[in-house]
Amino acid sequence: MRGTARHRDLLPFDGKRHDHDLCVEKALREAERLCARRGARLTKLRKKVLALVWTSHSPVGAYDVLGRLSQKHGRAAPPTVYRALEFLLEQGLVHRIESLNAFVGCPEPSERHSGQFLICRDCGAAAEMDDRAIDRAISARAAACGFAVEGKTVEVRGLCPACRSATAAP
Amino acid sequence: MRGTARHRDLLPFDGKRHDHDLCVEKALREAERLCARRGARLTKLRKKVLALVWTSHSPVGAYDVLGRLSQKHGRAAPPTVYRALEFLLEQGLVHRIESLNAFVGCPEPSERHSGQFLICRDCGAAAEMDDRAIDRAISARAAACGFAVEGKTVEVRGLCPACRSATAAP
DNA sequence: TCCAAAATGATATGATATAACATAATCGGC
DNA sequence: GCCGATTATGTTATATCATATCATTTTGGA
Repeated sequence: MRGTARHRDLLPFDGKRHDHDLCVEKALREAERLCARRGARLTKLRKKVLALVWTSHSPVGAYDVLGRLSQKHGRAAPPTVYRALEFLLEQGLVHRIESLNAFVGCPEPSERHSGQFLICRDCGAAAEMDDRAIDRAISARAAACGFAVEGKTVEVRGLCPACRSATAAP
Repeated sequence: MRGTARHRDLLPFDGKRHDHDLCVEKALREAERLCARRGARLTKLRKKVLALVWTSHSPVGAYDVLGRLSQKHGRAAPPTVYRALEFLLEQGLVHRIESLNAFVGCPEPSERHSGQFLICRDCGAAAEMDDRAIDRAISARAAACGFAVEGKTVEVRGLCPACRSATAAP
């Protein structure tokens, strides 16, 4: 097993050894496909913002996106970015990481979900889990409390496998 | 069952029918006890801030606390409140609600935990679940990913039982 | 072609949070 | 009690995150 990826979800935690251009391409292609199917308008601006969010697997702040956008696109103001992000959130193409006030691309946007994340405090990468057992446990408890669930936030902070190794054996 | 509280956790969702002064008293007493035992200094200021967070079961923003504090205490600046909140967080006396950038008192501070919340979008109340099944499901998945967990955020948005009833039958 | 709706631009401001340094309160050893 | 070290609080300034509002442009459909 050594040296091989044991988990699909851990791609963001591979220490940037994967070809990230493929991630970006796939995400943009999938976004086009979904928006076309839904009749949602993935404009040039929105696509640029999506690409910028996908710069890496680390959640990125709105103002970071803004800074990068201003280079490629000419000066832009905060609402420009927030509106694009709002659209992308509605379409499930990105998720918001509440504990970081930041945004990250969704690797599986075709099926709507709330997003569950492992977030490495060292490398900053966030990996989506979307674990059904976690989801069920939360839903079950909420139902038992008579609470009508509308959205779930699950964010786990810690150290990813790559950074654990790096830290343990310096 | 009608008209009776079926769940201890749902006290925040009882439509404010409970005697909230008792909640505040209990929280302050428990805070004193724990800090004394731990050798942590629950100063007057920190106690005031804790009491202000406990104003209700709705998470409260740091600047709301600041506003209220400035009345009782004389003018105060943001760092005053943030530092007090930081202390209270460290002692587990309050939790931070990431999705609201707000703080809420912990009803069971004696045992350290990360906090799992049901948050009503209508009345604003937040109830702590601290469900072991949820906790285990998250830990299990993280472990399977080789991820070393340091902290968990679980926040569920939706409608509490009281507000569901109110909304369903207006 | 023209209208209505949607998207973007632009300006201002609100809301949340922390850095940096000064002053004051507290605790332990004497 | 006094004093030095540590911890807590005060104060000013500023960084960071987010939205309200209104103007202009683009788009899609009658």
